[in-house]
Amino acid sequence: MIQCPRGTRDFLPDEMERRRFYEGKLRETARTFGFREVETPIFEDSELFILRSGPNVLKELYEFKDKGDRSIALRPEMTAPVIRMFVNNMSNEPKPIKVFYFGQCFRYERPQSGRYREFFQFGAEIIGSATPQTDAEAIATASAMLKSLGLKDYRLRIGHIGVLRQRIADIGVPKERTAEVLQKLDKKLYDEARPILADMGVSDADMEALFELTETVGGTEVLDRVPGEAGDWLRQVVSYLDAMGVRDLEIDLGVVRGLDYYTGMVFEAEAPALGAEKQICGGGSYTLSELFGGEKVFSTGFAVGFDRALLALEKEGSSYDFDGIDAYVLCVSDDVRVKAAEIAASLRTAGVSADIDFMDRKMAKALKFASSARARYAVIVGARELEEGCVTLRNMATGEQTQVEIDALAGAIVRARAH
RNA sequence: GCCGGGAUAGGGUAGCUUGGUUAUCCUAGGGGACUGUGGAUCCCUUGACUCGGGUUCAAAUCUCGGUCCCGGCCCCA
Repeated sequence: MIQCPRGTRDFLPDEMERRRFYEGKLRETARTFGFREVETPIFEDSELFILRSGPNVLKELYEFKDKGDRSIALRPEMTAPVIRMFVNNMSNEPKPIKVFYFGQCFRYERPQSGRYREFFQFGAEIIGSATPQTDAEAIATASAMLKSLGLKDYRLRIGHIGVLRQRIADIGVPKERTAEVLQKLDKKLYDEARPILADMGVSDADMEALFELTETVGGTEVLDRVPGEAGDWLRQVVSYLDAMGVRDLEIDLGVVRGLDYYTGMVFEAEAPALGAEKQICGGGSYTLSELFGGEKVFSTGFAVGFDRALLALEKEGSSYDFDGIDAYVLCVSDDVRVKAAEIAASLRTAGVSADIDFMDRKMAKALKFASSARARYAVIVGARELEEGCVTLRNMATGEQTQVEIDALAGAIVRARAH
């Protein structure tokens, strides 16, 4: 037997319906905020991702040569493709450009809970604007998205990469070693950071001041301790967010995010219900366009880890009600099967979702099937009613039955659906 | 890449320590009984030891390796 490749999944109808439902919520929310959907290729020139994230991503990239000897990679994320699209096709559009996307991404990693090799991201980018309000808009959108899913328990943390970068540069860390230091700070591994910093000739006092900055964590009041322009910036972001009703956030200057194209505000959301892979959303402001041959344009974006968000919902016990079909058409006897097919077709034409028994089942079995198909109504076609131009309409939930004229059948079902 | 735990019908499981008839039970799927009414009962039926090698008269069971899943580390664009 052939199973699906490591780290990939099949989505059965129930699961797929649930996913589409939540996907729809996210789309709806993005549109509410004025974003429009885009789609980019599922594979790109490998160079696009290497330019963006450095050659070290290669080891986790699904990369291959195509038959034309081009170096191709399955997309590991969608920000770079979207910015490439912007540089190629949208750079003259009125700013800001607000787009969102939903699609699968691929990373060659070891799968574990909440981590797959094929996974889905829902993201949004605001391109061509660099104001505190831009950042607030992105965060507000992300927050609204998580809420629209019905997610209750999550933490939204906002930081500013500029503050840390500036401080790290000021105390004498060479530029090429910044990432190394940031990585330790991200994990709050101060004991491991100390020898590294000492090695670079950083004084103990500077070190402790740096750690203290990283530890600037808490409610919005801790912003009073954030110095300089970045502090002003974040205070404005927060006040816009407050005005928009987004108040369930924390300030955490230790939010670092992976790579170094982030320039200012950065934020993350995590769901504590998940295990090691609990981050469900991440983003910030950045510039990428200049790497892809465009002019330097500031953007703010984020992506929601769709699979993880759904996993978190599950852990919270949130349930999804499946949507069955409107009607299941079944026959009392074999001589009315053709007529039943005609009735089913007329229902479909009228926009009523209808399924029909074509396994020549007896009534009892057909009703059982209708029940398992979550049909709201069974349309029972029998010779007796047909003589009067009628069928029996059975409400599957209540068992209540009425005789309905065939011409009025679709209307009756549609009206009932409205209630 | 590293450490640990797993894998028995479509789903959930017993059996494994101590190898030994036809691999257990629930559920699901197909058919039937009740012959124009579902989620009830009964009957029939479909369907599994992750794959490959080894030990053995004999392997679901012991052993080695692969694959996949799960928890954690690393990483996480």
